[in-house]
Amino acid sequence: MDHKRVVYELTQGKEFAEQLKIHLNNPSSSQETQEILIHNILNSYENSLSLLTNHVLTTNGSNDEPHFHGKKGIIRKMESQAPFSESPCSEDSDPEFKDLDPNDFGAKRKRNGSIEKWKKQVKVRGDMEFEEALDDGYSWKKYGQKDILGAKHPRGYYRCTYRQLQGCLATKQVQRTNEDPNIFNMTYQGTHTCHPATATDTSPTLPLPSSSSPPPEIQHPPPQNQLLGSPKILQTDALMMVTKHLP
DNA sequence: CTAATTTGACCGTG
DNA sequence: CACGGTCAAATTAG
Repeated sequence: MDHKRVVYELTQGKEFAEQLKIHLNNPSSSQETQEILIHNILNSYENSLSLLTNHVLTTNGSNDEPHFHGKKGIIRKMESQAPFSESPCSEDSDPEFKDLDPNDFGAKRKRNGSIEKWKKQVKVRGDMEFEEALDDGYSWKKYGQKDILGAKHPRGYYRCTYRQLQGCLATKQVQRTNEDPNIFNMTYQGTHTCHPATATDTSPTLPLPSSSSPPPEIQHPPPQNQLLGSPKILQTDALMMVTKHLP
């Protein structure tokens, strides 16, 4: 339930705090890093509080976030929202995030079925590779890019590479923030049902636990960072500007 | 050569 | 009818 997520959030916050402690003792640590860590910690608190405050409402409970562990320099923020239920008590007081569309996305219109959707804010250190920071371990295929009204940077639309092969409906949007080009807002939708190994045979990884419920809750193993070294480059606008400038 | 982006058109909503 | 999301042909990358 939410319980797990609260624990997860708090654990992350603790890790960030520990990192911050280390950084504070380290003279070569940049101030920016420290601020990012503080931001991370605050986010953890905020998320935990929202989870605890909203425990009454709308369970869109199924969220399996891959377990990230102590990646430094990233802020992630996630919160789940049920598209259809609007809670009077708004959990997020996020200036960064605008409201999402209350309607469901590309997924087939499910009556009453809430499609899981959660957001995550990622802040990238200047010296960090974008792809590495933004990569969540899944392979995404870009299928569109749009200029958004108030946004300085275009929004990228990605879907799981294995959508066709395995009917994995996971989707994400990546949007660079106006203010800080190192902060990305990413919105995830749907759960990954794919298993990386299917494309290339060699799949020793666990067979799915006996028929898990198809519709709402799909718990599937986190993709232990299989292709972090992939040459795939996220073509966000900044990178594009660089590459495109060349003759 | 195959596969992945790119990019403008298309289309469903608010 | 404007926005934002998706499609698909064309193009580029590997």
